[in-house]
Parts: sequence; structure tokens; C-alpha cells
Amino acid sequence: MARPRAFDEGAVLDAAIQCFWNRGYEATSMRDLIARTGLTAASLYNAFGDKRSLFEKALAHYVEGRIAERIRRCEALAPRAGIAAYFDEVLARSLDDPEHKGCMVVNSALDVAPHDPRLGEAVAEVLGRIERFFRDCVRRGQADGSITTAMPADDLARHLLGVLMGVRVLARARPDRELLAGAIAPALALLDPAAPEPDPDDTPMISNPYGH
Amino acid sequence: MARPRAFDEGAVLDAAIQCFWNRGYEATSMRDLIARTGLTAASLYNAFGDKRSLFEKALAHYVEGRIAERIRRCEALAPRAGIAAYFDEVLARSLDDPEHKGCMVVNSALDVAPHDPRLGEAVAEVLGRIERFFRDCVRRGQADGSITTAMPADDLARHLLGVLMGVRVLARARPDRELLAGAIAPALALLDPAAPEPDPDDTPMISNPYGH
DNA sequence: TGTGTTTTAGTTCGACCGTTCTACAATGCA
DNA sequence: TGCATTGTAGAACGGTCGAACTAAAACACA
Repeated sequence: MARPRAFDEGAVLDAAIQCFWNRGYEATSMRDLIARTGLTAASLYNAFGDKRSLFEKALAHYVEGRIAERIRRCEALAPRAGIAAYFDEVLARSLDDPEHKGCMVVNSALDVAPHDPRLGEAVAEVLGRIERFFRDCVRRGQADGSITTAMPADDLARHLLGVLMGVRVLARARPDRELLAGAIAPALALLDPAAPEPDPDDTPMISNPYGH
Repeated sequence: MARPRAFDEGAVLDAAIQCFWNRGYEATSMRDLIARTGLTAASLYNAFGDKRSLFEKALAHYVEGRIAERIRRCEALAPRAGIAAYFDEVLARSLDDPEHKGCMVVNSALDVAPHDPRLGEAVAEVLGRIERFFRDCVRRGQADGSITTAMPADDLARHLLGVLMGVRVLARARPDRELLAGAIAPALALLDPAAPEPDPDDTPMISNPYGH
């Protein structure tokens, strides 16, 4: 027992996230991190280990604070609405951000994950969580009739995951509302159940209008 | 007059592409490039300028040799088939590549483009070309009835571009055939014209079966 | 064959990299 | 009030970075 930590670990990780998120792993120097977090090299190394380890912790903090939190919020909604809300949020955040940072996980997926097995696993695990969220939504939606059964839930979930990744890329390269919204809209329209089927029983209880 | 260049510029750019494509801009050192291209620092600097300029030329060479070439090949096909062929090729190349490099343009879009206006423009321009290819296909397909008119061609094109970007991300992070194919299939199914409409005139000349 | 230019092959440069070390201030408990 | 422990602060380390420089070798042309 001795002198307690004078800084808030979460706040430091948030600052580190800002660096890594914006410029990537390689382009972020320890001096950048020192300047941004406000504490010294010794404190950083003491509390978080080396640069790679700090990145790993920052990424985990990002995932828990942003992605997992968003999933938790959206899976509380009705299945179809949850999916729409997820994309709405991503769209809004992508357009709000003046730095056009996109998604830290997506950036990491292309940057560091392929050359670092541990990070690669962490990224793949997050993608799996998002995919699972989509799949659960689709399955529930298919069960209550709010989502089409014309395609397997697995494929629809994979498709949504792919669109999400694509939107995050476009958000960084060409952050334009029309482009991003246009990329998303067909994916949501795709979820709509087909027009009134001839089959009389098993009719969805909720009929939802077209249009996007 | 004087000693002619002993190396093939295209081959050197191809070697540089391999470096940048695989590890990204920052993580690739001039010494890596020297080792991979086989020529010396002086020759590299003399022929291509500094590292950034070499990257720019390598990226342009990549775009012309791979993407523009693919677009040219696919736009010669029937519209719906051209889109499918484009994705088929991307899928095949993504799964074939043992290094899982994805697409150099997508990687660059997240890595360097946001912090280099010239490169950012170059990347945005390529994305525009791909989007235009998709839009032209969709328009032609909507005209000949092979593609649905339920959504605007612009949005469908944006969606296809988004899916393409997403596939490239997933190809690098989780190169799994089921995942990639599953992400693509719904996007292609989405293009199918609606089932026989009640409206008698303006019926598509070609009716295409469902299934993916 | 001479002449001029460009390529090659190493070396070298200053800057910056991630990391560690040393000295010292701050704290909780005996 | 000591004392052990952990934080802070900044300098310093070896290494690697992108880039430039120095000669010597290779070639086309007159």
C-alpha cells in the first residue's frame, strides 16, 4: 500500500484511443500518447506496459465502451427496429465526427490485426459479436414476421455485417450523407418481408410499408 | 543518350505494391522496398522520388492494373452478369490470397488517405469509378428489366460499393468463404426484379428465377 | 576511342523511434 | 514521525527511420 494512482485509467485509455483511432498504430508514437494523455512515459509504461499492450487495452476499452454498449442498447428494441437503430447510430456518428475516424475496430482490422495474432483474434471476436447481434435480430424478426424469410438468417446477418464494414470504410474515405445513407437503405429494404403472400396462414402479424 | 535503365519500372512498382499492400505505408520501410525490389536506394529515389511518391505511383499502378482492368472486363458483360462477375472475382481473389491482403485501395483508404489530401483524392476517385461502374450496370439492367426498379439506381450502386468495401475488410480480418459469400449473396438477390407485378404493361422482358 | 550521363553499391547523416534509467516527490501504514 | 512503496519528471539509450552523399562501373553516342 502506498501512493494511489493519480490519474483515471479510463480517461487515459480514452485519450490513447483518440490517438490510435485517428492515426493508426504505426503512425502513433509514444510521444504522441504522452502528449495526449498528459502523463509521463514512465507512468504509461508502468500502468499499461509497452505500446502494443497499451493499444490492446485501448482497443478493448473502445469495444466495451462503444460497440458492446451500442449492441446492448439496440438488442433491447424490436428486431427490425434494433437493426435500423444500429445503422442510424453508426450513420450519425460517422457524419458527426469532424475527423472522419470511422471505426477503430475496422481500422485496426486492416492495419495491425493481420500481423498480430492476438489482435487479429480480438478483432475477429468483435466482428463475431456484431454478426451474432444481427443474426439474433434477424431470427427474431423472421419469427415475428417483421423480417423476410426469403433468405437464410445467417446470410442476412453476414450481409448486414458486410454493409456495416463498408459504411465504416466509406465514412473515412468519402464521408458524404447521401453515399452512406444510400449504401445502408437497400440493406434495410432487403429485410422487409415479401408483399402479401398467397399463403393465408402464417401471415405476418405486422405488415410494414415499403419505401426508405 | 547514356546508360539505359536496367530494370523494368512496372516490375519494380509491382514489387513495391507487394510491400505496401501487405504491411501498409507506415510499416513498410525503404529498406524493405530496397530488399523486395532488388535495386538500391539511389536507384529507387532517382526513379520514383521519395517514399510517399513511390507509394502514390505504386497505388496508381495497382489501380490501373487490377481495378480498372476488372471494371473494363465486367462492363463488357450483361449488366446483371457484370455485377455478379465483379463480386465473384473479388471473392475468388480474396480467398485465394494466402496473405489475406484484401484490397490495397481499401487498406490505403483507412491508413494513409485520411492524412494525405492527394492520396485521399486518389482513393476517392477510384471509389467513384467503381460506384459509376455499378450505377451504369444498374441503370442498364433496370432498362432491360434484369434489375429491379424498386429502388433508385444511385442507391443500389452505393449499396454495392458499400458491400464491396465490407467484403474487402472481412477478407482481411476473417477470410472465410461462407462469411464472404454470405455477405455478397443478399446484395445480388436484392437486384432481382420483384415477382410478376399485377401491372400488365411494362413487364420485364426477362424473368429471372430467385435463389442465390 | 573518348566523352558525358546514369546507374550501381555502400556509407553516412540527423531525426525520431520505443524503451529504460535515475532522481525525487507523494502517499499509507506502523 | 519514520519507512516502504509507488507515483512523477525528464534525460538518456541503442536502434532504425528516410534521405543524401561519394565513388566507381556501365553504357550510348560522337
